Amino acid sequence: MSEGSKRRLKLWIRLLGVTRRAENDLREYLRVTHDTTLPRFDVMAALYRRREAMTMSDLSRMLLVSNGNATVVVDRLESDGLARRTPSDSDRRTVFVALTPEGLAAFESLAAGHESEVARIFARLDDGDVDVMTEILKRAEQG
Amino acid sequence: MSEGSKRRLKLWIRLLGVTRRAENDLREYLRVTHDTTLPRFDVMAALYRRREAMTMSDLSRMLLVSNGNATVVVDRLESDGLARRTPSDSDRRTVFVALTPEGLAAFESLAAGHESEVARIFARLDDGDVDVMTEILKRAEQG
DNA sequence: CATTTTTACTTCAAGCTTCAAATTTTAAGC
DNA sequence: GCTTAAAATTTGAAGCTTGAAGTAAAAATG
Repeated sequence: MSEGSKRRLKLWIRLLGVTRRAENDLREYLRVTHDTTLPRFDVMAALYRRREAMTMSDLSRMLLVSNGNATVVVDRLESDGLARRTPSDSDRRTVFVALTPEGLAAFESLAAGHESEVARIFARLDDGDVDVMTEILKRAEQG
Repeated sequence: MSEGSKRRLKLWIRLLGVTRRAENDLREYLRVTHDTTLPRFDVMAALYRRREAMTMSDLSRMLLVSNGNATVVVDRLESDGLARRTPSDSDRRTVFVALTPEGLAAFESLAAGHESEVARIFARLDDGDVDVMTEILKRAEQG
């Protein structure tokens, strides 16, 4: 194996570690302070962003999870009154998902705390680090 | 919310995206080419690294997963003959886990492919990017 | 010592996640 | 039009994951 691949493997291991730690922190934060879960937060965040015209496929593509997964998380949010499904008029295969007013309010009350928790998690990076890393990640993403 | 926290949130979103994409790629790779899963690979990799004297607690701490999780993944590896548990002599609460010779061989046949898959995933980063990002992640990891 | 607290691990229930299969609908190629 | 292929979703089985509760053993406390 080449030198380069070893360095990339080390990068990957660190990347995974930092991400898992952050996810664990955020999971804990959401559980303790808002009695909710990370997957639910992620779905709500996606629905909040694209406020309308979000299909199930859009959702799972955006979150990088399977269709089946999106289905059950939305099922639960729906049964809690936080999300709502609406069939499309033009394509009867398609289902739109959106937050209900309750879901919207719930997400807004979560979002600020989530953001400051993220800030806390990455507090030991200075602003330069943050920008450099964001740029590198952008470069890694494009495919 | 401060400017800094918004930038850190953007960083986090990108970080999560890149990590998920990589995980999905690796999961697919392991499934298609070796008929195994990411959690099993992660456990085997941890056991391979610390070749001996690895307890269940060490394992879950190392992988940043819960104790209950480590238990079931090791259960399955054990029932497939790839891992083995050994009670400690000095502390009867403690259980050591290790790869069997079969597990060792299985991991070695996985590792090279995994490494080149990781290299492929991060191929669009040049060596400078890789080193800079590794350094920043080290800093983020905290002490 | 006896008691309490901490530590290591397992078990359990609930929720998450994937993949594959099934359903329904639309689009494309004859 | 008819047939086949492709797309959007849901369902179901199996595996993953967590947090909490349970068991047992070791360490700390008085």
